[in-house]
Amino acid sequence: MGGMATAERKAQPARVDATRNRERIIAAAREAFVEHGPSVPLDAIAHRAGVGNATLYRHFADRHELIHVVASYSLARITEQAESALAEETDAFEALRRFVHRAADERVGALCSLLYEGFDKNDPNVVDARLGLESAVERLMDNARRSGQLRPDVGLGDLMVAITQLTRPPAGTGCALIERFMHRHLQLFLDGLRAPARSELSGTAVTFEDFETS
Amino acid sequence: MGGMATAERKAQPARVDATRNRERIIAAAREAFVEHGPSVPLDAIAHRAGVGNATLYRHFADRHELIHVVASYSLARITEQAESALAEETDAFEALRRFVHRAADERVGALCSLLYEGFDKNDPNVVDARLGLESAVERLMDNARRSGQLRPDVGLGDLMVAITQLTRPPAGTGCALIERFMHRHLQLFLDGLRAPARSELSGTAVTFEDFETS
DNA sequence: GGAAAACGGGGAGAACATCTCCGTTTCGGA
DNA sequence: TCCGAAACGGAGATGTTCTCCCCGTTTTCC
Repeated sequence: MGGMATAERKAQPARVDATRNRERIIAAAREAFVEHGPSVPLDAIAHRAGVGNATLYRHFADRHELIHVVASYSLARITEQAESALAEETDAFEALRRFVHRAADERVGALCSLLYEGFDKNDPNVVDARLGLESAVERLMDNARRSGQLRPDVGLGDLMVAITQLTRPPAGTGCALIERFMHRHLQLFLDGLRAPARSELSGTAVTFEDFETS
Repeated sequence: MGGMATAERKAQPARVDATRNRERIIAAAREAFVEHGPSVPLDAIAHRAGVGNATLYRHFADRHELIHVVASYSLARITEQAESALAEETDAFEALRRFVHRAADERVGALCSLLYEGFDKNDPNVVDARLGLESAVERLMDNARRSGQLRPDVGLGDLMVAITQLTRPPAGTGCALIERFMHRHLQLFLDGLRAPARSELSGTAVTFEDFETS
């Protein structure tokens, strides 16, 4: 559906105010989802974007579609972050560290809650994007592991879940507070990831599939 | 209000099925809040407790009161955990470690979301309980810091927020998954807390007030 | 064995979110 | 500058969900 909408949009060069409003709505939706979760009233999103609710419905058929677009955007941007960290950093652990903090800035944690609410995990585009992210982060971790800087008993899932958890807006508050703590806590967590391990971990390394197949 | 209810309850020795149902409702509410957040339908809680919704309303005037009771219970239990760790463990960092994992088992993270939804922070009982917890955890951290096992650049709030974040049910899933990761992640975080510090942290140590006064 | 208390299910009432209608405004080309 | 087409915004109909109460039935305890 996203593809179709884009195609239509290109066929008819669309008015500038229409495309601007579309962007505004997506941005507002991202913020609103981050702050109030995936079931924030669509009217609130429209209001935050400074448009009428009818405009929102004109651009997106329903909440489902809006979530899909917002989530896809974010997924793509985080993957970019992982790949640029891979390409540009020379030190393996520094690359990992950079990715973690950048991903946090994208508010992965908050947006992850979109995944459950009618988000089509089997959409080919989404699957591709997810595999791309998986592979990039796996490479980041492999590099760090091989260079002896990352403890060997942690997996991809350990890192991803921890990032999402630590970057979520705390409890019922807005997102203002977490900004102050997020990077401190991620840094502490990263320090715990460094080799040599300072303790033994319970359970086994968590892979991506572990929480995809839930 | 909680005090009054208890007083009434003692004045009239109450039937055993009534008190049993009350306990059941509290337990069910705790689980439901953990899994679905503070606005889970009260009917769902009643159903989970195996009672009719009328029974729930007979015991608790409204959602507000139920939340209050559940939160107070949990706060008290976590404080107990902190104090028993202080009293029983000889190694300072081990005491801290034990407290962190026990607090996680109490599902602090999930229940923290109750705090915002009409929870009376100024109720004298609550204030006392909170101060008790604060003081106990502060002592745990002081001991560990003095023994040279805890890095000096972290504060009470850093620890408390990280615990709540890492022990929350991830995104929109039930609570089943997190059980597997929680303790691993807490352990990794604790490893990051150990002295000597492996990196420099941004910002300043977070105190309790920092996020109480939001 | 009986009165008092507690229980459960069903349903009225209110609140909220979604999505549409239609008169008005804005854009972009001639 | 002017006009047609497209987009806009607000208000409201519709449907759903949660809250809370009523009342007939069951359970407890003296």
